[in-house]
Amino acid sequence: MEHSQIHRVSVADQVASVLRQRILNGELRPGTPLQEVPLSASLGVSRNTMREATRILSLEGLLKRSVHRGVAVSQLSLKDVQEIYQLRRMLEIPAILAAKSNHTDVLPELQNALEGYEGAVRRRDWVRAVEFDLQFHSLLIRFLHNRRLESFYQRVIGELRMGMVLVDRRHDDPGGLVPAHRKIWQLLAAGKLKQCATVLARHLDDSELRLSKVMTEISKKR
Amino acid sequence: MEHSQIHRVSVADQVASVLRQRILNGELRPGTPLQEVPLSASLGVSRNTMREATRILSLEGLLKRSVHRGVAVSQLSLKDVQEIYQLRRMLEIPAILAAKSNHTDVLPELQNALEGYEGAVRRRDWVRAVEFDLQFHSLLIRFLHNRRLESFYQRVIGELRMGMVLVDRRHDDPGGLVPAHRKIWQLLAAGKLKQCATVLARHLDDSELRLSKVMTEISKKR
DNA sequence: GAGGGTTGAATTGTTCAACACTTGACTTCT
DNA sequence: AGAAGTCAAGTGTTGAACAATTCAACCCTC
Repeated sequence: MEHSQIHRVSVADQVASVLRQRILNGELRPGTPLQEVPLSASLGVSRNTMREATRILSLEGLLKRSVHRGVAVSQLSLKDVQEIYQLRRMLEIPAILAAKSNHTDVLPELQNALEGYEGAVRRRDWVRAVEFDLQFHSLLIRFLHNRRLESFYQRVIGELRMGMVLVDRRHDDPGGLVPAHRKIWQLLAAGKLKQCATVLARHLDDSELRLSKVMTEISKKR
Repeated sequence: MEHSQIHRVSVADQVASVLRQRILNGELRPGTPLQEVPLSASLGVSRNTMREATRILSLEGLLKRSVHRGVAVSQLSLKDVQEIYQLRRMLEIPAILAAKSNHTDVLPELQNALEGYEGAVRRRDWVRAVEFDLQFHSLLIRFLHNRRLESFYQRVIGELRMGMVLVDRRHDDPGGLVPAHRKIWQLLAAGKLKQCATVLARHLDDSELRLSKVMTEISKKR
């Protein structure tokens, strides 16, 4: 009997997954307060289990706890976005440069994410598009072969995704970043790593600029 | 009344802090199983609160949960050490190089950590020595001005500290790394960043080598 | 005696109900 | 209005209960 095949997850973890999905889909928007009793009742779990779930998500950065004031979906500030893009530059560019020869396993997955991205943009399914976009970048980190880094990056990207899904509806052209991704993939497959890193750096700058522009617009409206 | 002065921490957070300290001190050694009922009773909290605390620490990587098998203090493998040192190189070296001119606030703290380190070594207080050693390196990360990175690094360093405290008693010369630290500080204060980065890189290689050597020796004995 | 199933105590996972404490809004008083 | 008091709603924490799972001891068969 396989050991890794068996699904043994606690209820609290499952609840956390459900909530995580809802947040990342934009179904639960930043700032939304989550009350323990109604929420746990609606999911059919006890209050204690719900508390464990919110504990998980708050440590992941998706929820924010204030003592005696409950939890709410985290809200990304412009400073957060700057911080996250600084991280992305620090991690993704070295990852590209480390892609020497051991990238045979990751390349197909990258292609898959790329095609999923293109397809989602064609269908105007922005939530999926963001998901594939960020999955593509997460895969880049795999070149560094560092589990801790991968899970950290995943968390950071999760925070970013929350913000991106939120603004993408009024985003001028959410598919405008597709060509950059394709270019990155091509250069990567061709082994032109330095050139690829340059394109990636420009792409990240572009992406950050777009996001912060939309975010400032939104914050002005309030 | 100041807003930031008031600590309002939940009991669960306090319990997590106590356990964290005990783990990092080496009082709770890797592999030690933690039973909910006796432990919660000894700290005078309920089982539910204790569960929240262990949830926190397991997400920090200090405890490992197995469903229906309880939690135990995490055990560092050689592969973990490699991974962590890869991270340290990836983060500390760029941090040094980013220390341009905005380092006036961090330098005194670095000096403080350095002197604490030297003092602890003189007193043969290895637990403290490890603490100051790693605090010195944590402070380097501050040059990058990225809160997320700082907290991530803190977590990683915590895992490493757990392993270091454990082996330091049979460590040939735990104070042997003091001169490297002093050199790093001097070069940093002098603004010779490139040279400093070189010394740091060598220091990290040295440190990793020492730790993995001791760890393999220990694992052979079992 | 080795291997394989069975039983049962111990431990964790989850629920439930209760109470203390905090918060924020509402009311009241001046 | 503004300050002080009041109160309901929500979170923090507890204790007890039950269900699910593990682990070891035991028994049986061959």
